[in-house]
Amino acid sequence: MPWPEHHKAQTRERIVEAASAAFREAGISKVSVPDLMRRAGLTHGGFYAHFNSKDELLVEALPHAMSDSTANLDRVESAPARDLLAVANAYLSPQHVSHPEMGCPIAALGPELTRSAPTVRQSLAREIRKRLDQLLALIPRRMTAERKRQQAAGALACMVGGIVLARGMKQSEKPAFLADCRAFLAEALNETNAHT
Amino acid sequence: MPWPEHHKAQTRERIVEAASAAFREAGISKVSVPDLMRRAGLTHGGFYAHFNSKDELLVEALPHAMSDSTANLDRVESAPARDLLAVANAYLSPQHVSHPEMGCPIAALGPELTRSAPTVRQSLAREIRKRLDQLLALIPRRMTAERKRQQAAGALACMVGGIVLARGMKQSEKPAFLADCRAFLAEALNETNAHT
DNA sequence: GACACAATATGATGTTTATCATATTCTTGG
DNA sequence: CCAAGAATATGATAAACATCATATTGTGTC
Repeated sequence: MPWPEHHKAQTRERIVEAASAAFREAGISKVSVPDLMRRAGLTHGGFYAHFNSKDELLVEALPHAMSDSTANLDRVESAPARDLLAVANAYLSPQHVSHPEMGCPIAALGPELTRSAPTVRQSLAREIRKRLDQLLALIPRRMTAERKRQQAAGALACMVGGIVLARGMKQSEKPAFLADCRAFLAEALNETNAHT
Repeated sequence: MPWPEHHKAQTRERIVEAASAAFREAGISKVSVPDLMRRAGLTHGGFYAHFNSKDELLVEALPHAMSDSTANLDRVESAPARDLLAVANAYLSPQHVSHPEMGCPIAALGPELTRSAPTVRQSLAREIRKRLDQLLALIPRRMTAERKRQQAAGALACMVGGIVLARGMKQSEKPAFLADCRAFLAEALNETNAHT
């Protein structure tokens, strides 16, 4: 083996990292393989020594983006994920809106991923399920399983939709809208709410 | 005028209609001008007699898609928009998930529109504001303006995010997730909730 | 320090794209 | 039914794209 042990694996990782950010920033179809390789400090031809296709890269880049995103959101809260509302508040932040390249790939790429190859769609479905289960685990035990499911689903939907919408709004309207989404969730997730 | 009065305007409208559906179904970047014109029953070259660019078409196709979507959602409920919860329930339906080409363009194209030309982004911002105001108008007067804003924002976010997420999930998990989102909103929008 | 070969770079191919220039067709007023 | 001109179609162009074939470079081993 005339090369350092994990050299190729590291290069591959570098490509995945570049892709993970570039896709979230510019959209999958707007990032060409040459673009990508340039961002990773390489040239276009070498790509296919690492991946059989752009779709195969996507299947790896999506989970990477997802982990990156949750790591970055934890950093905003400076503590890893106390409760569901804390996670939602960090997610629905102006920083998240203005930095898609570090943020949630579902909010940045959801619809485009949905229309991608079957393997990519499967990866997306896995990641959504995982995120939903993560949120579920943050909800107090004393609630019924049904109610917990509803809160996790509703909160995640509100989070993703909130970012998608805020990114589409006039700059001046974004902060108030985000604050409204956070306030909505704060009340909806409040345990003192009346039950049925 | 050797041609029927509104012939050209009608053809233009046909292109906008084809675009409005095709974009929502396949994504903006995956629909080429030749594709588009074929779907409108024309050939590619004539496009630029109607629009100066694909972006200019987008600026028209987006409001068209938005009106089409709300019209279709009213049809699901068979009555035009009673209250916010009724609208949300129609929006968060399995039919909406499985028919993006007739559904909300924000859910189908939001992120891609956000990354489009400035004129397109402005059109998107306008449409979001309009939708938010429509929902706002459905909320009972007796609430404070602040609370109304929060409910409209939270509900719309939950609606858009709910569709984006459901479309990305495994087929078998979609209906339950949508039901959870609806139940979440039913409770969050319930006026009997405790205040603050 | 030369060899073997893995890791990357260069260069090429065929397709698809938006857009434009030119040709053709169709409709109505005469 | 003919002619004018608007409305569409045909054809062309240049750029960008994913992918592949081939050349080059860099590394540890002897």
